[in-house]
Amino acid sequence: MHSPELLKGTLQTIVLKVLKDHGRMYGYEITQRVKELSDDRIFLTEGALYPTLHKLEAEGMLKTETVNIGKRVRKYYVLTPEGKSLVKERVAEFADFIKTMANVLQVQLG
Amino acid sequence: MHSPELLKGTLQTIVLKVLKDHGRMYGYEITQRVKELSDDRIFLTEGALYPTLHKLEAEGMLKTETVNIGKRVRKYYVLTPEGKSLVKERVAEFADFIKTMANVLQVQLG
DNA sequence: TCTAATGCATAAGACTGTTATGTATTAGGC
DNA sequence: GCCTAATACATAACAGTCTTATGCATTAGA
Repeated sequence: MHSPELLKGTLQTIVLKVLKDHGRMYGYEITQRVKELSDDRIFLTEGALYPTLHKLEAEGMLKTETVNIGKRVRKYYVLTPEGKSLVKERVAEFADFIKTMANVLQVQLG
Repeated sequence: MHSPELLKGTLQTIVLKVLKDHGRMYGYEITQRVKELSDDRIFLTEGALYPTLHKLEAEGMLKTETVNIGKRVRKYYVLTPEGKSLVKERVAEFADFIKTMANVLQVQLG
């Protein structure tokens, strides 16, 4: 893993985009998907993930659906229309950010 | 400007790389250069910049040279050999980070 | 003459995320 | 059958990094 500080500020963006690309997901599933997509470089911790999901839900960006799997509970999250707008914003913002950084650091992208 | 949180963890990298590319610089000059290079998107605040410079100096990554300009003082910073190694590390780390993020977010680079 | 820009510096506070902890179910190795 | 790891949620104490606020002082320009 790279320095975990770099991840700061990207958590919402990651969660929102993964939800957009994979549809209905539950918390644990998100951590696993991100682990996979990042080739074991990004590990979302529960202490960061759950509060983020709750916050996005409270803001109306996500809605939930609780499902019982045997005796275990799963909370599925889905993007609301507002959430879908937010994803676009956040991803565009991140794309702009890396372009800016590439200029400042004089590095090649791709 | 993009969300300032994205900048978290990149300050040292930016400072080190700009110093590498432009040689001897003083604090205020660094803020101006970064402002330019980022096309007015990144503004390093003094409250973050000076402590960072002091820390890097304390760690032996930078050395300083104080110069009097009239009655005003300027502190020039230059990379030490250790500092030069650190730049490479940090820049490589950042490059890796954005590649990973591009995978996770499924966005094109460049 | 007054304001903005130059130039340094530190401290209080905010914001994110990590680490630690808690609870509980289920799958798999031995 | 038993124990551990994985699954699944959640919250609280703490740490790190940066922003905002403040302070001091010089110089350029309207």
